[in-house]
Amino acid sequence: MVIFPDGGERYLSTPLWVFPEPPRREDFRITNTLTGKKEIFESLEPGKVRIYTCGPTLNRRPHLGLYRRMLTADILRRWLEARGLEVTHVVNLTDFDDKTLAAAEAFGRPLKELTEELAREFFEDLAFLRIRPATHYPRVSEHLEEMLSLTRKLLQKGLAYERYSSVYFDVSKLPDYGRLSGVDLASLRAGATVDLDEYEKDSPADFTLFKRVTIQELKQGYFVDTEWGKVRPGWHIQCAALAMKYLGETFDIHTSGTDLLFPHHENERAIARALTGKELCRYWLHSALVLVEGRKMSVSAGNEVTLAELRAAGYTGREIRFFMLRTHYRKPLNFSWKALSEARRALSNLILFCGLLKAAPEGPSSEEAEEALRALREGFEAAMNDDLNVPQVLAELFRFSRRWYPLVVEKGLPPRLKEEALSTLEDVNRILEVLVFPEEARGEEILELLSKREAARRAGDYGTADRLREELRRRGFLVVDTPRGSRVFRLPDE
RNA sequence: GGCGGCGUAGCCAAGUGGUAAGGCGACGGCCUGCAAAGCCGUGAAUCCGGGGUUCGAAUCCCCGCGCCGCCUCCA
Repeated sequence: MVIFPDGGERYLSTPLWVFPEPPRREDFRITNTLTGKKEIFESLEPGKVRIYTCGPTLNRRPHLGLYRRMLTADILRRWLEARGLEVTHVVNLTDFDDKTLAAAEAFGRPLKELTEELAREFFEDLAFLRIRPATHYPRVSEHLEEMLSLTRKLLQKGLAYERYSSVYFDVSKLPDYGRLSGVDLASLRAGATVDLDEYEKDSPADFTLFKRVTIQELKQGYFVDTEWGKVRPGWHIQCAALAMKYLGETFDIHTSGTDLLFPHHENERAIARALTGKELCRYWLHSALVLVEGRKMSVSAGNEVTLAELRAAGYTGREIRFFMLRTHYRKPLNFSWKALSEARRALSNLILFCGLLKAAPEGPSSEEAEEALRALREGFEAAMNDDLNVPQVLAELFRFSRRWYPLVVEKGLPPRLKEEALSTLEDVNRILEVLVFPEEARGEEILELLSKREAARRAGDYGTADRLREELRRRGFLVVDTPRGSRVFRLPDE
């Protein structure tokens, strides 16, 4: 007999036979934009996952906004891999569109030369942020045939039409157009941002698959010769074609930013649905924007912050990664120098803890320590499984370091336990990639400086002691005075 | 005007029905020769506001307010 505090009425307010499956800790759940719900992730093919991410347009060096998107995909991918799945990840490079052409024109450089330079810089930035390279980085300019072939199919099916040498997608043929972005075509303000008189589309909602080139572009030879005329692919067909070519008609996860949801993703999906009748992917994952003082970081707002700037200010890739990871991917991330420097501070405390742990003395076992480690392991897994809740993982790390601090600087711990803790932290770091485990200095020269400092301290010559500490610092070594004596750690290089 | 998102301490931020994690900073104390790191203590009568549902709401519903994004060949 069970007595409910409220007499049990609340249990009757819902149908008795419907028991929603409680989320299991081992299930990986992500928020799917298509359904608007947090769903349990299941891959289409056992043991394998196929992911597509909208990459950069190679007209200028990207700012933090793009890299946040890439970082979210990186975390997703690392977590899937940690769960034992084999990931194929495709990121497109837009090297042939209005923006890239405009940039080439503005700099007076050949298109290919400019875009390849920017691609190299993009890869450098990714490496700097420790973002794993994708499996494929297909370039738009190298897949024009695929885009043409999809467009021809759409024309054959009567889902696209030609007007004055441009080809448009006919949105009216697709009953559930707007489902992904929640946009209702009837209520859109057609012409709010575009002068309709310039275009020959049947409906303002229709979008370009291939557009006829301008005289300028014609002269420079930037076009494809087709049965419709000299044309260039539109934005949406590019991603749709690349995704389907490398990942198949339906793949697992499409990741990108919320700013691209409409019309871009809606249109990508529309193209795929029109061609195959199937969904382009099972899950759509959207990361929120990067803001600066409450505004979207963008070139047009003139408030963009590039990695090059942060680098010049002395920030490392890990620090920037950590800064961005402090905000859940679905929440807007407000950039500020103050927040960035606070992040740096918090991270360096965590890293120092890692060094102290590594150098921790041997000591007795402790149930309390075992418990704290277990809590870290379980908390980490539960948080990651809950829609990639990285900020929660960071909280677990801080909690753990606080609980273990007395052990690593004073009481000591059994070698086995230390190994387990290091291995757990490495597991966490395989996803976050923000920690380092500073080595205790071994070099003779360094140890000599340390013992000189010790001697000076014993002699009461604090001026010399402090100078030596500063000297070590300049050489990249940090002196930490613990209850068990002074230790010197080599700080991470970058 | 439409659609979507966000609003939690000085700042950053987790928490989506069970009585407000964590980080940075500040202040007081401990430790230290001094720092750094760490430890102890001090912080949200309360989660933008107002109603409602509930035994119970930051969490659900309704009405507002503020900010942000998107609104069709810009990415």
